Amino acid sequence: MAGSTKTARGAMVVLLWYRKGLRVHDSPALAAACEGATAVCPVFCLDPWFVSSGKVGPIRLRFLAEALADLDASLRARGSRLLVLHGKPEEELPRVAREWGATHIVWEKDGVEPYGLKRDAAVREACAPLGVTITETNGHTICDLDELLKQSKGSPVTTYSTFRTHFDHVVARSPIVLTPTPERIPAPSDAALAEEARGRLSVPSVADIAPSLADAGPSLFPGGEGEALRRLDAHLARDGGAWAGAFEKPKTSPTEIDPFGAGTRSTTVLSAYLKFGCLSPRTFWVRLRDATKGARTRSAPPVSLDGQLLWREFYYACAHAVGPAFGQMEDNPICRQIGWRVPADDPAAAEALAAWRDGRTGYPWIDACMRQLKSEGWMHHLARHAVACFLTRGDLYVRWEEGAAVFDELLIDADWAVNNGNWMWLSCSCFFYQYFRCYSPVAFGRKYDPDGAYVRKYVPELARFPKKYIYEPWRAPIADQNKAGCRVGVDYPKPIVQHDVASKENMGKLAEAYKAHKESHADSGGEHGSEGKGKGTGKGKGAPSKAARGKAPAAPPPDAKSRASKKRTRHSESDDDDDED
DNA sequence: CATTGGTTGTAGCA
DNA sequence: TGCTACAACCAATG
Ligand SMILES: Cc1cc2nc3c(=O)[nH]c(=O)nc-3n(C[C@H](O)[C@H](O)[C@H](O)COP(=O)(O)OP(=O)(O)OC[C@H]3O[C@@H](n4cnc5c(N)ncnc54)[C@H](O)[C@@H]3O)c2cc1C
Repeated sequence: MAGSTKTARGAMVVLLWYRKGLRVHDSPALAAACEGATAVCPVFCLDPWFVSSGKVGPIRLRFLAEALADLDASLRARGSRLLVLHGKPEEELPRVAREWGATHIVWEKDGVEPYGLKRDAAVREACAPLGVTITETNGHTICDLDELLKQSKGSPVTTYSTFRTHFDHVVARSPIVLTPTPERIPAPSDAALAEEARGRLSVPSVADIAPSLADAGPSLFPGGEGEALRRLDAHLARDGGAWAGAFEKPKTSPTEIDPFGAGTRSTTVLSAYLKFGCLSPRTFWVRLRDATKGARTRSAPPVSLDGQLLWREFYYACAHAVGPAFGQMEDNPICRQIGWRVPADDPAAAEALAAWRDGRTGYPWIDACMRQLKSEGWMHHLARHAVACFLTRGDLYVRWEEGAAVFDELLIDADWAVNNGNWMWLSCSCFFYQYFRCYSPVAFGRKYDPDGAYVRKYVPELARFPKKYIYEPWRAPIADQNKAGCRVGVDYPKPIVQHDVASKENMGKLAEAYKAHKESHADSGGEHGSEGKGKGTGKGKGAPSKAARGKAPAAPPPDAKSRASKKRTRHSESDDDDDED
């Protein structure tokens, strides 16, 4: 804040606008706000756009309420407090800036997702006449995303290894340093305190913003940085750091009954804390590094725990480079154009989507995952793989944006860049293209949990099925169904799709779509592009396959919407939202 | 060009 | 529990 403008009286009243970054540890925004300030007014704005629109499910809203209460406590311990505004940011921010005499506004960058991008532009515009100085800081990601964007010359990076070299360059340039937590924070201005005294700025309770959960009992993972840091440290202390050091993501299990318990084979479940910024990714990074220094066996990215943080960074950087189209297939330069079924135009697809969402596909493993999502807001990464594959390329062939929208509502950790990126991955739309590797809605869960304890927990009507049929109850003889007290087709649905048939058919469609992509891509005016089909086989071992090339598998209506296939990508000049910083 | 590597597949068989 | 065939992807690298 050095060299900032001052008011006539020389007072420096700073509005510290919290959006994500709900913490006081390692907070560049908080540090920037405090520097030289005579008053700091920490605000959070409850925007009806996400509070009461139905876009955000109750579990995530509850987490937010808990996180705000915790942040308020952290601020109070340092002589401050959280002031909560109710209304549209582009109305509330300029209002309080004016009424409270703010000379500066500070916030942490949150300009990747379309909501944040538009919101911040609107607030800037609304505040422009006030002449306040607006400062943006990094904080939500390890690197400043604009630095990563520079490193890639404005292009999206779609491979992890390339991303890693860029990341290493940026970190070499600006090392990962933690920002100290201020011991005291200047109190809010008198005008702000006066408004607070009128009872207008109180921190919302769970009952206020997630009324359906008001009496739901304790949360599985309560929001807030206190909880975040406790959980982080507990994970890092497991086996003296050996657990964290040897972490290998693909070897963790999606079927743990208590993924938050001691000795779990699950993952850290820190995602919601990172999403809201209750936990700084840099703090995670640094403490992880320290905790695993002496570890006997150390895994490495992409499977290691620091590798997981890099995946997050990877998707953020890519989404930042692509812009708002990252959340959709159309006009998205990195996304394969595929003729998915669209529920709005296709009643059968709409019904399939609804069954998937409600956890009544007739596949117990899929339904258990979806019911865990609905009831708890979190699923293991591999469970997300299973249900995302099932909805899109594996079985239902519904477009991935529909699944992403459901996740965006129901996940406690829903995070625009990460969510859409992973949906593109699973649907083979970008990043990952081996569509012939397909998850089985029967075999995959069984591999981890042969007894079906996870299914029995989340799909209780199946609880009494014998182990043999727990993943495919429709195959149980009627006598077994009666004995289990659950008749398939009556008490639990029959499968809505036949996996072996559908998955093969879908692979054919993916192959078609890829072919169309390649042709439209090898254009260069040559019209009949390359066509060098030759023995495109090659691949591992050099074992030449037989002449399986016979005929293309089923050729249903070739993907209708091949229209948009724009290629250019840049995005550098148009909207870069960094200012004085 | 050809080759290599890519977080996390499955079924069938030893 | 470990191996291979399956069918045949892509981006990066040289
Ligand atoms: C279809 C699909 C949608 C997803 N949507 C989201 C989402 O909305 N929000 C979200 O945070 N994660 C999402 N993920 C990624 C991943 O599943 C979760 O981050 C992870 O399961 C959270 O559990 P954890 O904190 O125990 O992870 P850990 O394995 O303990 O990893 C630690 C942290 O690394 C980050 N991370 C881990 N895996 C990934 C990944 N694949 N991509 C990006 N970051 C990762 C997360 O911040 C996570 O908290 C999605 C994955 C899929 C397949």
